[in-house]
Amino acid sequence: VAPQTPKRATGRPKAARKRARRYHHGDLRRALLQETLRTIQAHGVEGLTLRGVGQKLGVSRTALYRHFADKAALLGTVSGEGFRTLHAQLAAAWKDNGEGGEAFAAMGIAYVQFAVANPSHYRVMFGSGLDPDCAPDPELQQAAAGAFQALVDAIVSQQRQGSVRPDEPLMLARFIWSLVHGIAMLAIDGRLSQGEAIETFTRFALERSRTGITEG
Amino acid sequence: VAPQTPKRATGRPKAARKRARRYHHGDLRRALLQETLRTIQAHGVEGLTLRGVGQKLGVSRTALYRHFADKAALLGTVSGEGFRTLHAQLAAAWKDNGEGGEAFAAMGIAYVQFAVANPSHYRVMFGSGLDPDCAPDPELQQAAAGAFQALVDAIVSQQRQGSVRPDEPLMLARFIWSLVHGIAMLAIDGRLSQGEAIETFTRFALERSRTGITEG
DNA sequence: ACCTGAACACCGTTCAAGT
DNA sequence: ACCTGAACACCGTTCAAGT
Repeated sequence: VAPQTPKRATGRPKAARKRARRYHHGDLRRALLQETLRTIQAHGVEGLTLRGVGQKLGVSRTALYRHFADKAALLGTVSGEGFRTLHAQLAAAWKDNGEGGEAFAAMGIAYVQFAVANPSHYRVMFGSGLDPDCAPDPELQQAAAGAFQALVDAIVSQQRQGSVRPDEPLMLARFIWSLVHGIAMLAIDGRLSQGEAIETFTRFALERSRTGITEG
Repeated sequence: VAPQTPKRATGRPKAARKRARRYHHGDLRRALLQETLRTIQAHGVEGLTLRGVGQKLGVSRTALYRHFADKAALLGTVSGEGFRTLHAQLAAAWKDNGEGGEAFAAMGIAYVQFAVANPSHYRVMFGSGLDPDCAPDPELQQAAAGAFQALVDAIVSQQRQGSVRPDEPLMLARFIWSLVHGIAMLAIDGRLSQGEAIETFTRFALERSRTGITEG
């Protein structure tokens, strides 16, 4: 879909100066999602205001309710897009690095890098902002499951190569997921070392997850 | 300190019926912390309202500002208490299980159990509710550092016993911390298996962290 | 010292009404 | 269909005033 410029009555009398656009434009929904993400990246979830989003877009503060049920639904959609982006980056890291042990490490690095590069987005993706446990939102659930599946597939592939022990793939995937998720969260919260040291640590942690912390 | 009942003017005329207590009681600060924690446990951080806390305690909604600078300071104190409790439970798990490899696993289990038993409290302890990065609050920082130190000490101890490889203890501690924190977060968010299966998985993950996921 | 009550500047959401 | 404007029921926080 080509970007649709709003129809302008160019020959309009000056009396219409107050309101340049009436119905904003053709794709308010996408604009709302973009502005939401931009606001979150800049000021965090707690800095997100529906009124502010509307104002930035030159739209009434209730126009949003034509496209999303409420604030939670808006954030849920943003969250789903995050999981799809993450999924794509994980898949790329796996494919672009030979689909072996090195590629698996690259996936882990890519995971943490996504979180560090988009901390607020990542936080929205993982619960804390959403309601306790109501409205699981199937589409979001599916997007998250898709990203997780990339991890499972990579593990199964390595098991076939004989480089990973033949445990239940789901358990191994959860193990690695917990590790990178923990690193990502602590890194975002500033509880690990700063800046580029994060990648060094992530590499160390992934290496330890391969061979363990035991002596010998 | 014995629980102090508010002084009641028992022979008071009926005209005073409207306001039974004037200055509430002797330790409003502690009562505020308790009520805050109870509210959080019951309804999550987003369900916490300063007005509600005051009302539950039969106190004006601004009385709180005599004891805490603002909502963030209140949550920061609650957070610090959480880290001290967690620290105590980790230390107990280490001491009560022989201070060896088994005790180290018990620490990991205890960590995840604390989070699962007090999900809202644990969430408050880890960032998402607080401001982006302003006001580090030294007392909170110290409480968190204390809990982390228990982990470092246990690792150093095992290195002396020759059961853990002689890497930088700080790096190894961060590795384990990331793992249990990731498990805790995913478990709280309902993204891992439910209920008692959490402990089984945690045990599996800790075992993998010891010996690695590599085949052979 | 400690607490109150009114007031201020915000929120998300609803709903009748406009075009 | 899509958007608006006023209104509702909430927030956290400030501040002069009470005891």
